[in-house]
Amino acid sequence: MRITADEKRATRRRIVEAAVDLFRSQGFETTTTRDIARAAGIAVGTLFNYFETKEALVASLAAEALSRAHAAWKRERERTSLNQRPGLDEDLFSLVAAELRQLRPLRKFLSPFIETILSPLVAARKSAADELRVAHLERVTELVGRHGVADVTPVALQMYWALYTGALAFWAVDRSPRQEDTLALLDESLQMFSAWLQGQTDGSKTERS
Amino acid sequence: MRITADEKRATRRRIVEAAVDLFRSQGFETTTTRDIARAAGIAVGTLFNYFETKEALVASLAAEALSRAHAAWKRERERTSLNQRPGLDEDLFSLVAAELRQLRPLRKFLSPFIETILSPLVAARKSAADELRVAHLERVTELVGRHGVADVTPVALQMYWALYTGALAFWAVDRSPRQEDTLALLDESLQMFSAWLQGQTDGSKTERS
DNA sequence: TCCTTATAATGAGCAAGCTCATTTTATGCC
DNA sequence: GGCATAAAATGAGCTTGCTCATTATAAGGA
Repeated sequence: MRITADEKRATRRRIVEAAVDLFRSQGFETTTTRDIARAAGIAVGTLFNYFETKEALVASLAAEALSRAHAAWKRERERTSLNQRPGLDEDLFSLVAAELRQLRPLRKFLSPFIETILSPLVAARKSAADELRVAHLERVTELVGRHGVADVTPVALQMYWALYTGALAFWAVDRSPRQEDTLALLDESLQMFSAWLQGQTDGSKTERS
Repeated sequence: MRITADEKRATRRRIVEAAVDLFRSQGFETTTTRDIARAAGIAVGTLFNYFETKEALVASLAAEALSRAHAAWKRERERTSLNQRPGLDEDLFSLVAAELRQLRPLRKFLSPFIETILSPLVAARKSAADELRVAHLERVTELVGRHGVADVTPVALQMYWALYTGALAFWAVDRSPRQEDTLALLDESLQMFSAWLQGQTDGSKTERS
């Protein structure tokens, strides 16, 4: 029983590795599911026993990368948060930058994932990508809370998500040598959002008092 | 010769009308190109002589609606702009609201269009949707210029585009009775953007002087 | 009226994502 | 070892977007 479970995990890894290889060398669209199955030494049907769709495969790659990113970010965070007090925008920036660092190797073939899966539409469907979205927004909510904004409205989160996915989409096709253009866009986006959010809260506070 | 041109236009209309009917009654995904061709009384091949892809068909529907919206908005604008002086955010709001009004009948099946065509990724490809994007951004640039912001940076436009598409995506799946939630989101998004943009300009001006 | 030629229409066929009835494999029990 | 059963693997086949070689149509000229 345990042996079988191990084998399943091994097969899964074989699929994932074959997929990454092919996606990196040929891109997402030009790699067929038959290609992946052949490279992994299995039948097409088996591939779809492990991943619901071709895109779900990419989503799972992204999920892995994001989970690594969050671990690294948390570690980094625990080490420095007590001495220095970064602003909300800088805090958010470090989170997203950590994600981009881990997603880097997937950048070339991540476009379809960002397009169809990270789009604000995912909320409507029920997908693995929706979990990624919810997880990220929870992290943001918590982070924002630490900066004194306790009640983030759904509207605010929607706005954040638009800016976040906008930056990701830009990143996916950014041609500047080290993606400085993305970082600039991200920086401005998060500054705008932070300023607005904190202004919002102050405003409503003074209105109420 | 002229007769043929007329017939071509008629065929095109037949396709478009058949497509709208089917999309509205069955949705985008469940309507096949064969269905559309049959309903229009032509062969599949002919359909693809008129529209490059199934999505291009939807894009052309959206383009028509947007063009009507812009005409209406311009008319409305010329009538009122002299007496009242709305803020930049209100001006932008009226533009997007006019678009949404015209897109309304297509809302049910516009999701895939918004997702794949209006996403920030379009800039990379070469598509009809890219023209829509450029046209909209030019309009925004001009509008922003009238409010004293002469040099809108590419970064600023990218941020605007993220918020705009974010609102559109939300709108496509918005379940509130009359899409009030979308209007609220749009309102806040544009207020945030306008405030930031005008703050930007003031800041750099004082820096320079 | 017949021929030429440019243009539009056609639909069999291809490719690729995905399905599912069938077969293979592994485990537990006697 | 032999058998029952649950789970995993399989690949022929379906669907659907799209292509392209072939056919039909219509305008202009002799």
